[in-house]
Parts: sequence; structure tokens; C-alpha cells
Amino acid sequence: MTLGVASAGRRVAPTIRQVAALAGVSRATASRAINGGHLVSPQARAAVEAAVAELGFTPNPVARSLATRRTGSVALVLPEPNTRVLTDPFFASTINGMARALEHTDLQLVLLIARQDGWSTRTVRYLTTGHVDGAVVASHHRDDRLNRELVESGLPCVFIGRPLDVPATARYVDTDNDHAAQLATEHLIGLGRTRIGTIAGPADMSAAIDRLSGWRAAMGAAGLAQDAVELADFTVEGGGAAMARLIEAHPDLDAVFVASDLMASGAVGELSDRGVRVPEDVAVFGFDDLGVATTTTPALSTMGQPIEDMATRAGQILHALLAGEEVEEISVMFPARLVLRESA
Amino acid sequence: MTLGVASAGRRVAPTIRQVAALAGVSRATASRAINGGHLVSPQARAAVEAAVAELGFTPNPVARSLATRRTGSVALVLPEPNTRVLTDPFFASTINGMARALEHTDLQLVLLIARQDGWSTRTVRYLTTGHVDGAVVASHHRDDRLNRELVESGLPCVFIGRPLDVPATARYVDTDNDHAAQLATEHLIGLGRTRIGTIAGPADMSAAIDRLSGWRAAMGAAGLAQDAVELADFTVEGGGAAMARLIEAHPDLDAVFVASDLMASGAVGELSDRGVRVPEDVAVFGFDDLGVATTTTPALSTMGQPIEDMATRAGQILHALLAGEEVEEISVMFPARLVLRESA
DNA sequence: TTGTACGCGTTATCAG
DNA sequence: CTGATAACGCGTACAA
Repeated sequence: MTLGVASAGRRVAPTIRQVAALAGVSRATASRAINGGHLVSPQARAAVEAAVAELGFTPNPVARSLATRRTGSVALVLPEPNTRVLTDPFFASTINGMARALEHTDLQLVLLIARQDGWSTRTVRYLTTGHVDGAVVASHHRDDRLNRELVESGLPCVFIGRPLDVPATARYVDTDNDHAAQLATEHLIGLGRTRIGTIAGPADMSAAIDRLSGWRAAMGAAGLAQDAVELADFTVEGGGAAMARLIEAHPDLDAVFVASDLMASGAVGELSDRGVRVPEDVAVFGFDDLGVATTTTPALSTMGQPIEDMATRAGQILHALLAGEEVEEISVMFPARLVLRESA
Repeated sequence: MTLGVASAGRRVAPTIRQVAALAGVSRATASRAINGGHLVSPQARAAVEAAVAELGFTPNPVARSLATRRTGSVALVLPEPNTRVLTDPFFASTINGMARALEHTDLQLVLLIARQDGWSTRTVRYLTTGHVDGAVVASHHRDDRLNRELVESGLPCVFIGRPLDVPATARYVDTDNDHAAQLATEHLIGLGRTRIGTIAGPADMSAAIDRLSGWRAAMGAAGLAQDAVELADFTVEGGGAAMARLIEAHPDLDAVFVASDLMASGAVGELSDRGVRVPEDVAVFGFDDLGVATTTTPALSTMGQPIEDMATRAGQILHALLAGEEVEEISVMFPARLVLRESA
């Protein structure tokens, strides 16, 4: 090995000039031999490869980026003001799915967590100034300028979940939340429950809006009252508190559709603390089918949503976009499915 | 705004040359005015700032990296062959902690999940070829060449958890797993339990090794038998299976120290499936105090480990290292604390 | 097929 | 304080 050693003990990487010199060719030929190897004679190519091996040459990614105007990395943006972003397994699945999509590509995953409210501008700037080639964005709040600015900047991006306040050209993957919520509620109705409440998500998020609307549709169709509604913030604690409010305002409740498993787990805990039996007294139905659904007692019946697959698909679409492939669909919808356990 | 527009509709960013031209100064002066502003006359500086504002100039990060030999990003490496890396809340907390540490710095977080076994070489190459300025590495397996190669490459890095097979100069943050496990086991002994088993983690991971050794120390000191040992893989399922093996081999068991909450939750589930009462028949003690600890029935008594804080500290140390600050400590130990709930 | 030469956008050096 | 000019390392028209 002829690796040089700098003062700090840090290896100093060989450049393509040294490779070219050692191989007895020009830098251009060395470069061609390294990238693809087209238009290079076999002997030149062999010489370059030998030199590369001997020197342990690796192209400097930064220099390459400067020349190609590509960074080779994409961002996964999680715009959550919440301090505890990742305690929500939804994000874990999202990250996992993206990582899987990028696994066999030459794209690197850069994680962007935009916790603070004012950060969307900083995030947008980061994304639109050449740090990354594209972005996947999850979790959308209305009035968050992030999404629109991103789309308008022209940066290739794909959303997980239908984005709000965005040009219709924005690509996204999603489940039909409205329909899924409807199915869930109909299941509760089919169980013979008639006093069915709901714990919805934040009023400024598309998934929450759509699920509440699905619940309303089913309740309306069955001629049932739609007054037992409480909003919460997609957390366990929030779900518990909402359940408390709900049961106190409507003591005759016999079922509740909750817009996420995390909140449902809080709701189940609250009910059990109050000595209310699940599902005998009150049936509880969740959404997501994340790990929590099986750890509660009783285990949650829920609408299963293939979050990881959705994130993977988003990553693949972005990859295709960056590869210059034509992607026809604007939106890709994933099916949700009824997962029946003990709670409803 | 004088932003040009390329054919694809993607804005073409202004360069520092345009700024310099508009401000009537040289590129060098413009650069100085933009970075810090030292050694620049007030009027030149004002002219440059005006030009920057008018053009909406943002320095090209790639070009800057090439010149400064710094990327402005650091990696968080999760070397988990497991397909379900992020279903483990341990990693969620780690990511969260790192993100928090980097929140108010100019460093970007790059997430590296090295799932496949053979990937450590690819990961090492990525890390040592200038993609990032430094790395924080979590979850260490013996015989994984990753850690040693990383340290030997001279890349600034900090480990979360004591790394194995690595030069003694490697920096890390950790809890005293040995001592913590000892305390936990002593608690079980103090409860009057005498037939205490343990579900340990993988034999090739430092945290697992240390916790098992702590259990042994406490058992030995109390003169109790150390034969009820089963290994598992830090997953819920693995914990359940290990519990099954343990209880069948040792039906007289009256307590078990489990090396992680995730495994403990599996163990509790398995016991409950078998009609074994927790803690009346068998007390269960966990480790980590992650969210799962409170969702099981009964809730887990556990050794609390401030994982997020540890990750934050690791990120801060790395940041200090990159800023050229002298960091004295090689290892930073965090205290674990006894968290008593219903299971023991 | 090969080499020359330029461009990528900044920062660093070093005279002035 | 300022301005040429040289790195930084690589890709790639263009000409040979």
C-alpha cells in the first residue's frame, strides 16, 4: 500500500491524477475507465484498474458532486414540531421503509427532523440549495409552507400521505383513509354498537381529516348521532385524555373508533383505569396496525396500513424520478385492511 | 428577484461571481464578506450583503465542501443485520438523541443502516471516503470489523455503548451495565426470590455480556445457582421464546432478570399465556425503561437507562471533536436507575 | 480510442 | 483591507 499519512494520522486519499500517472494514461482516460469503462481500450482499462487497486483509490464524492451537479443523497423529511418524534412507531416504519428502498441504490439517506415550528424555512433552504437530489416528506400539517415551497422549488419530491395546500402535481403515496375509517366504523356498527364515538387526530393533518370524515360517513349512513368526537395529537397520552373527555361527556358510549393505534392504546389504558371493560362495555378500534396494537390488553382490532411498504414505494418513486424515468401516476393508493383482535 | 429559470423549471442558483460583480468587488472579498465578514471594509461588506439579498444567493454547499474539505454532515451508524432495526425503540431514542444534539449546530445527520452482514465494508468505505466529517456508532457486535476499521481510519467517531475489539483510544458513552444488572438482581434477591433466571442478550454484544456478568456477580455473592440462563436477540419474540425455554427447564423459577424491556415484554406475554402470574409466581425485571415498559400488563420494573441523553452526549462530543476542541474523557458513563413498577 | 482544456463554485494564499 | 490566482478533485466536450 502506498497510502500517504498526514500529520494527524489521517490517511490522505490518492487522487485520480496519481492513478492516471501510475497507469500511464491521461486523467480523462482514467476517469472514463473508472466510470463505466466505455470508450477505453482493454489495456488502458486494465492499467487503470491495476493502478486503482494498488493505490486504493476511491473517487472523492464531493468533487464528483461538484462536477456532476448531483449529490447522490436524498432526504427523508419528518416535519414534526413534537419533541418526541420517533417515539411514534409510525416514523420508525417510515424510516425503515425508506432505508429499504435505498438499500440497493447508490443513494444515501439523509434524515431531516424539523422539530421547531419556525424551522420549515431552514429546512426548505437546506433542501433547495443543492444538499440533496430529492426528498420524501411525511406527516403534513395544513398551513405549513414547507410542502408548497418544496414543490414550487422544483426539487423532485414524493409525499407520504396526501399533502395539503399543494399543487395538484405533487406526487404522493397514501391509503384511502376516508374509506378505511368507514369500514372500521361499519365493523363496529355490525357488532351491534350504536353509541359510537371517535378520537380523531389533529384537525390540521390530512390523515386525521380523512379518517374523521370516513367515520362521519358511516355514522350518517347508519343514522347514528355524530356528536361524540374528541381530537387528540396522535400520542398515547393524548389518546388517554381524549378518551376521558369522551366517556365523561357520553357515559352511554359503547364503542370508539380511534384514528391511531398509539392513541387507542392510551384510550384502552384510560378505560381500564376506570374499570370499563374492553370490549364488553366499550369496543375500541384503532388504526395503523403498528406493534403497539398487539401489546395492549386486550390486543387492538385495527385498520392495517402498510406504512413501511408505502415508504418504500415513495423511495422507489423518487429513485425513478431521479433516474430520469417517466413516472405516470401522481398518487399511489395502498389498501388498508381490517385486522380483528380482541378489542372490537 | 433575478433568479434564472432552467428548462426543467428548476431554478438556477446565482454564484458568488455574480454577487461579486453586482457588488463591484472581487470574488475573494465577496467570499470574506459572506463568511464571518472579517477583514472587510464596512462599505464593501454592505455592498456584498445587498447583492446577496438581491440575488437571493446561497453558497453552493458542494463547492464549499470541496474547498474546505469538510462536508458539514455526520453519520449515525446503526449496524444491525436485523430486518426490523427500527422496531426497537432503542434505535428510535438513539436517533432522537442525535438529532437533538445536532439541532443547533450546522451539522446534518446522515443515517446509515447497515443491515446486511457483508455491508460493513461498504459502510466503512462510505464513511472513510469523505462523505461525512465524523460518525456516531451504536450497537456493537464482536468480530464486526466495522468498529476497528473505523477507529483505525482516523475518522472522528464516538460510540454509543462500549465497543468491542477496538483500540483503547476509542471514545464512547455508556452506562455501567455490569453494575446496573447487579443492582437489578439484588433487588430481586431482596424481594426474597431465590430461584432467579436471566434472559441475556446476544453473546457477541458488549451490553449483553456486561449485563449477564452483573447478574452472575449478584447471584454469586448471594450464593445462588447460576444455571438458569437463556440467550435471546433483544426482540419481543426472542424474549418470549427464551422465557418458554427457561420456564420449562426450570419450573421452580420465581424471578427472571431480562436484559431488555423488549425481551421482557415478550417474557411477560409468554408467562401470561401459560397462566403464570407476574409477579406473584415469577417476578420479571427489565432493562432500558423504554416506552414498552409501561404498556405491558403488569407494567415492568426495570433498570432505566437514559438512552436519548446518551445519544445526545455522543453527538455533542463528536461536535466538539470536529470543532477542534480538546475532549479529555475517553468514556462517559451515565447512571442507570431502578424503576419500580408492578412486575417485580 | 486518447488527451487537452475547461468548467463546477468556493476558499486559501499571498502579494499589493 | 483588497484582488489576482491558485488550489480543491473530478467529469466531459472537443479536437486529434
